[in-house]
Amino acid sequence: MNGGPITRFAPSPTGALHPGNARTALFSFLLARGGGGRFLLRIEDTDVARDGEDHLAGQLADLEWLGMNWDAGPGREDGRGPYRQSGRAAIYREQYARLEESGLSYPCFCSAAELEVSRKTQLAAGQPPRYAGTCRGLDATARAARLASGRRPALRFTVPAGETIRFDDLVRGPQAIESASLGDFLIRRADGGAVFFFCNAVDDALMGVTQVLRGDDHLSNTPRQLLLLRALGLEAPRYGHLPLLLDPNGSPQSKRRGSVTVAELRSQGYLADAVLNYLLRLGHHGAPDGWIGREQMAGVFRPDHLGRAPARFDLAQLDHWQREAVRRLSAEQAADWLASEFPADWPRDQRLAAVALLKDNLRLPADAQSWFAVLDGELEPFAREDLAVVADAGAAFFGPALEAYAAIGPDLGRLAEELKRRTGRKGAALFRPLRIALTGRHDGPELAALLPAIPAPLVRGRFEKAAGMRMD
RNA sequence: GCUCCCAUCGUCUAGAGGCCCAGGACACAGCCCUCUCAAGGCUGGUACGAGGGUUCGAAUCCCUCUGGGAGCGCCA
Repeated sequence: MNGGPITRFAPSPTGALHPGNARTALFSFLLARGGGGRFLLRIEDTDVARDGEDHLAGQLADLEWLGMNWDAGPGREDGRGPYRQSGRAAIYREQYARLEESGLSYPCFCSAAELEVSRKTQLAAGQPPRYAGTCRGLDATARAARLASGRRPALRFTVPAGETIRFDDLVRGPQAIESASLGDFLIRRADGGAVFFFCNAVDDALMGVTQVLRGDDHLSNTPRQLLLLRALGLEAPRYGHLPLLLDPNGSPQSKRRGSVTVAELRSQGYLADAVLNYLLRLGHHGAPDGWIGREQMAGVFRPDHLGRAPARFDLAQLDHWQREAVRRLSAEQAADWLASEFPADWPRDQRLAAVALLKDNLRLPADAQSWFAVLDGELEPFAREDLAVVADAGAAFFGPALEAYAAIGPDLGRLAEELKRRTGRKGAALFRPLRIALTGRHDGPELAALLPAIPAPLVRGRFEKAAGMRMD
């Protein structure tokens, strides 16, 4: 295993996958693929209270849907796993032991309440709320005494004093943080559970990850992990911190505010390739204009073309890629895409025919409903201006239309010719009333293709009805 | 509260001192094409958050402010 970058996506299954997470995953995935490396998936399920198997399953499904196939991860073990942190307790124990032996960590007996008081006091004094170091100086007897009183200690990392921690962020550039601004941070809970700072950093190192792309919110935590890894003698990956993805109104994405999830987009019928084309351009530039196929994405992605400013998730832009994606669907693919929308009794060939006809006029599967009704059902009520067009043409137009249709059939060219001859109408004046009477709307596929697709009795019925229409 | 990050059209962005009275894409408007919508072609409007510097010259460098965000958790 040499050469290419090893990247990972490390979600915690505490909720649904949001576009922001998906983008982070995508960039990591493309970074690995583009460099001939490996993409890992690690599940950070250390929060017993909030984690859920259903969330996990949902996120995995979303990732697979987007085509981000992980080289190693849950269900694809490779010897460096397990890839769920809940299964790595023994590994963490070993690392904790090393840290404790080296004297770079110490047991902390402070209770949540005590810490809270300390935090508030510091805040009130205009100080940043950092761990005060209460338990740092405890000697062996003091520790023994507390242990004897039944207190379960957590483990804290000893942050060295007076040091400047430097690292070169893949997207932010050189960073320098004073260790004095860091408090001794927790690395193991009192119940023995591993804490994010610890297991996240340790796992990246142990799994051989070379580049970590993650959210901006981890930027100021990075020095801690660097310190920790150094103390452990493990090699740190390079970090790149992506700006957050915002809701359309500019606020951070959150479940509370009802931010859209990947699962929602999928269930609405957005196509994975559309989402991918959009995500690739959010906070990342240099991709050529126009559609980019999945296979080309890795070649287009450039980590040095990552932006630093937060981007908003804009459905209008997604919709553009969605239309493009739908257009690129074959009839078979489009039929699958619309599978749940078709009238149940339509046979496959009818579905394919309908789809070929309508595809380019659809954005989401739900849009198909009214068109299926046009082909095989009741028209929706006409909009006022549409009704006016039909009423204006009236019986003088639809009477001949009925006769011509009976004589000629669904050949629009000949039908139009005949109608032009008999009514004197031509161009829009001829086609518009026809279209509206037939479909109940003024947009849609070519009439010449539409007409043969509508059963004759329906055509006759619609012409008859149109002949009697009046503005009310 | 303290520390850190960010700031160009409505949106995504290009721009690393003169090539920018700021370019592209999406969206929007108009025109062309056309039976309609879409697609396609053409045209148009709209942006460097504010104020100070530095410089012959600043969207680009510095400072302040404003706005937004993050971190400081026995959450991740």
